[in-house]
Formats: sequence, C-alpha cells, structure tokens
Amino acid sequence: MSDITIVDIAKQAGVSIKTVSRVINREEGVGPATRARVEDLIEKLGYRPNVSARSLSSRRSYLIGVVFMRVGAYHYVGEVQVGAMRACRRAGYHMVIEQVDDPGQARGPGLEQALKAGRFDGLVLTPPVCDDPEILAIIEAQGLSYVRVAPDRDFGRSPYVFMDDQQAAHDMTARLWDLGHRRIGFIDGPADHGSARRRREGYMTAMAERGARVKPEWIAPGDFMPLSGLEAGDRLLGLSEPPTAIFAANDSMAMGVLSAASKRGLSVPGDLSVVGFDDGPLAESSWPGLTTVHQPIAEMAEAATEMLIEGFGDPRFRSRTAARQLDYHIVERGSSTSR
Amino acid sequence: MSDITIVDIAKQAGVSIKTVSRVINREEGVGPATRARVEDLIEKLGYRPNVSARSLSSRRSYLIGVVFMRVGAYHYVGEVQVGAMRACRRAGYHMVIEQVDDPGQARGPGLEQALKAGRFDGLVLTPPVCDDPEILAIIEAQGLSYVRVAPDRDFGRSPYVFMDDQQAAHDMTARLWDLGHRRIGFIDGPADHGSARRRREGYMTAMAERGARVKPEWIAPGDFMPLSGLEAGDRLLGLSEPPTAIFAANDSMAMGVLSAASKRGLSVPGDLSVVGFDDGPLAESSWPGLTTVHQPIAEMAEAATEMLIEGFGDPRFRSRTAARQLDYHIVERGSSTSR
DNA sequence: CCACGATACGACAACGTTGTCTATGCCGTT
DNA sequence: AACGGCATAGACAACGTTGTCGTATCGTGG
Repeated sequence: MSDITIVDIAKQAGVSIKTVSRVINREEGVGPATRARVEDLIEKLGYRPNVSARSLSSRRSYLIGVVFMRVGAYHYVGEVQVGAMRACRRAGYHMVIEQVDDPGQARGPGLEQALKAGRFDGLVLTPPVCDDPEILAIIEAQGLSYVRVAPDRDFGRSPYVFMDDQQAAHDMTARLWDLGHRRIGFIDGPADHGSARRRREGYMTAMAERGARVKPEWIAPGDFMPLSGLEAGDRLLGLSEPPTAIFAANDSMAMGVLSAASKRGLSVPGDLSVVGFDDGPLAESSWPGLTTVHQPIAEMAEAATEMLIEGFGDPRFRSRTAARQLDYHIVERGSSTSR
Repeated sequence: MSDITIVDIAKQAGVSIKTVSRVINREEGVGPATRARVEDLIEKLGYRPNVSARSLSSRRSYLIGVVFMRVGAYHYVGEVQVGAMRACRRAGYHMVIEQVDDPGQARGPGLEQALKAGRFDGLVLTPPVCDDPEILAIIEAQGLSYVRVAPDRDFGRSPYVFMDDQQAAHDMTARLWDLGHRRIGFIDGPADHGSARRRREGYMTAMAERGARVKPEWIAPGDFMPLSGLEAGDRLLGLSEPPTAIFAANDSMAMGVLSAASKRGLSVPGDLSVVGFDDGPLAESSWPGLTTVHQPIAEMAEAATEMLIEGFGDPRFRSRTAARQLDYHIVERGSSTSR
C-alpha cells in the first residue's frame, strides 16, 4: 500500500492540499498549468486517494450493495453480478454482495446487520428480494437509495428496470400454438416470484386469446430448480392426455423436463416440444438445444446500477421515479418443432 | 442513517469517547458497571460506529475481496460466495467481489484499478485466478494479505485451503473399475486449470495401478462448459471401441455427456456409465442422477476467509504459511452401474 | 487609473473513530 | 505510612480527505 498522501503531492507540487483535492475530483478553479503539474506528480508517485478518509469527509462510500437470494439457477445471480460490476467499475465504485439467507427468515440477522452498518451509497435489489416488504422497510428506514430489477409491485416506490415477461411468455406460447400444438403444459415458478407470475399470465392470455381451454392439470407447480422441473414434467407426461408441448417458466426446469422425457423414452422434439425461459448456459448445451426466451439479465442489472450511481433512487427524490425497459428475444433451438 | 456518534454515547453515559470505543471493540480496561451502562445506551439509541472513521483511524477497512473468473459453471462461484459470506458476516466484514474480466487479458484495467484502490483488508483467490502469476505479482506489490483456494502451485507462497482432487479422481476411477469397466474415458478441463490437471492425474494413476493402458483417444479435451462435454462425449462415443464409462472432470461436462448419449440413443447407465465431479445442483436433477464427487466448495471458501480474517495471509508473515485440507466424498446416484 | 468581478488558490475546521500516553484510585505489601 | 502495581479511565493527537470561506491576483470596462 502506498504511503503517499495528498500532502506529499501538495508539497512537491508547491500547492495546497485543497488544490490537489480539486484536481483529483475534477473540480473547477485550477489553472491548466497547475493542474498538469499536479497530475504528473500523481502519476509519477502513483498516488491513490485514501478511500476511508474520502468517505469520512464526503459521506460517500463508493460502495454499491447488490442484494439477492439464491433461488433457482446460479446463472441469474451470476449475470446480475456481471452487469452490476460493469457499471461499478466504469464509475470507480466497488460492489458488495449481500445474500439474503433464506426465503423464510428473509431478514435474517446477517442481512439486517450488514445493511445497518450504513456502508452503502445505494442498493440494487433483484427478485424476489425486491418485492419483500420487510426488507424494503428496513432499507427505507435507513434512508438508503435503491433501484430494483424486475420488481413485481409497488412500481411507484422506487426507480426500476424491467423487461416484459408477460409479453415474452405470450409470444412463446403463440409460437408453440402456431407450430400446431394445442395441449400446451406450463410449469410454474415459486409462488411469490413476480416474474413467474407474469410468465404464467402471458401463457394464460395467449391460450385464452386463441380460445383454448387450459385444463388446471396442465399447469404444474415448480420452484425454478431443475428437480422440480423433472417432477413437474413427470406429472404432465403422466396425464391421460399428456401435452404435446411443455413451456417451463425457466431453463433449469426445462432441463428437468428433458430428463423426464428421456426417462419415459420420449424423444424431444419428436414426441414432445420443450421450451424454457432465460437463455442461460444450459440452454445451448443441452441436447437438443433449448428454445427459450433470452432475458437480458446482465444488461438490466447494469442499467439499474447506472441509475443508482447517477442518483436515481435517492430517498429525497423518491417520488420522482423512473423506469427503464429492456428488450427480450426468443432464441430458436432444436427442442421445439411443429406437430 | 443514524446521526448519533460515539460522542453522544459518551456524553450521555458520562464517560469519555475512548471508553465507549473500548466497549465497542471489546477491549479490556472497562469496569463491568461502566460497560453495561454504555452497552445499554448503545442499544437504546441504536448507535452504529461509522465505518469510514473507524477505517481511517485503524487502517482496516473490514472489507474482504473475493477474486474469481467465471469459467465453467456458475455454481462454483456461487458456492464460493456463499461460504465467504458466512465467514464475513460472522466477523462483521463485508464482501466485495472482483471479477477477472477475461482469461486472456487477465489483468484488465478493471481488476487492477480495483485492487490498487487499496480498500481491502485481504483477498480470497479462487482458481484459476489464484495461479495467475501476473495477478499475484500485483497483489503482492500492493502488500495485500491473501489466502488461496485450491491453488495449483507455489504452495509456499501463501496460506491456502484445498482438497485432494487427485485422490478423489483416483477413488472415482477405481470405483468404475471395480464395477467392471475397463475402457474408461476421461474428459479434461481447461489446460491451465490445476484442479483439472490433478483430476486427470488421479484418473491416470488409478488406471496405471491396475495395469490398464490408457489410449490417448480416451482422453478428450474440454473446458468445463456443458457444450464441451457434449462434443467430447460425442467424440468418445464415436470411437470404434467406445468406452463403457466416461468420467468428466466436472458435472457440467458430464451433463453434456448425458446429452450426447441421449442423442445417440444410448441409455445411461444401461449402455454407458457417466460420472462427474463437483456435486452441483445439476447432479441431482438430471435423469439419471449423476454419480459424482462432492466438493466442499463453500466450506473451502469459508475456511479461506476465516484464515484471512484471523491474520494468516499477512505479507509480514508470509513465510509462515498454513494450509487446511477439507474432505470430499463420492455421491452415488443412478448414472453409473456395473458392467 | 480605478473599481469590480471573475479566477485561482490557500487556511482551517470538520468528519468520527482509534492509538498512545498519562492520570487517578484502590489494593496489598513492606 | 509510604510505595508499587494493577485496574480503570481520560486527554489529545493522529488518520487523510473534503467543505467552507476567505484572499490574492488578474483582466476588463468605464
């Protein structure tokens, strides 16, 4: 760790520390010659401002917290981190991750302690945490800035970034229909997960628009984990009139359906079409490749982090909310075909 | 954010701020009565020490950096984070994640900038980053503490946590042999990945011990990604004398092998036994379930973080290295059977 | 040539802790 | 009674920045 401080730079440059501070922070009021001299010296001595001192004085920590729960695929959280990190690095921020321990005791001591330490300039909240009223209450009580990714409700409560899950699921269902499928099964996500709900609604709407009567048993419960996809697939395929296509609310569960099919000796897509949602790493590596909705997870997290750094999410302006919508697209692979 | 400081507590308790500081930090030299009074007041007013001030004064940031690269399964990084977070929370630390941008330009500006900001009390390095000489050089030049998880070389260079990959792969190979398999294929990991190399060596040793001549074409290249497992599996199964069992160096690639088998109409484990390494979420959700080596990833990261916080890894004592070994075990599922 | 505003910079006090050093009181010992 | 030693506590100066405010210096218009 370099031991040189702003004082050393100031001395050697023959200016006051305040002037050096101004140069560092790109403030006005420094002549071009002075500025150049100071900058050279900073470069030459390899000076780095001390973050703690800076934080103490300016009351900003340059720390962004990303809060999530590990439900379903690790992929989701991974992509969120990738996107948030891009935005953080661009702006010279660091990214602290805060994991919510458990769906049940969401506000376990861990998270609450961490939030109350008061270190964060702002938080990025991802589903399903972004819809947890207890957690939101804690955050707001702290007076923290936050931006949400794909929230499910309280849209006026904070800025957020989203994509149209419902429309995407609608499109996907329509595509299966156009391929000639009429008995289309759906595997649901966790009950309290907004995206899951919206995907189900998109499926329902598309079916209803086409005059199809969706039998209750066509919708199987799932929890976004692969195992639940296997079970749900097993259940659907065991019906007296099994579906000819299954739409899983995420890729992991779709993978489970592939397993369920192979277990029963059914070929995909010959005997059964299977489609998913996410376009994670599994989708392109399965055989056959999985037709799925590409969700721009990293981009959403990046946008949210950007908004946070730009000052949206500040509690003082919480009434002025903002939203950014990103686009999805369907990726056609081999797991679905016409009937 | 609470605006009460140590001064407020001191005033109300009728003691000096230093005494309050002592109570907070559980230092000696405070009478039981005084201590109780101060603690009550802290509790009552909801006082939280200001982290920046504390860092500035004590020269510790209470920030641990976890450095990784997203190679192969997201699962690995996820588990690392889970483990490191457990240790961090126990000790009141926060966890900053630092992603290495790209294998090629490992020390992209992002990571280097982040490290040089000098915020970290210490770093946890995971493979393959923990073996990157350039990154190690940067870290050591900064005088940073670090502990490595499953390093591949330079064992005297820092403390580390590990498990015996080679022995585990040896055991797994032996188990396949005992099931009657003689032509056992192996799918390798990335070339520069130490764990991958050790697993291959375990396989080679076990085969050699049993007098088996491993044909070069039995070892197929892979990169820990599922797609490479599919390709490698395809290749192995296309041999004129295909293996009766395939051991993939991780679960993701084993999943690819399952796909390759199903693509060729081979049943697992009837026509082919498949085993993996990791015991990630995929292993139990595939059909059939994957026989694999359970790797205690979270526990290794937790142990490493603990060591870091306890002061191992301090550059002043770098010569006094320490190592902790954790245990693996083989999880038997349905994907392997006797021949 | 003067007044005046703009520009460029500096002095100094925060920011809220911890580290170091010193002071006080009380006990047991001689 | 004097003393040493320990337990307890406080005073005060760091720590390295930024914020606020003040002050030279300079160019410019009248």
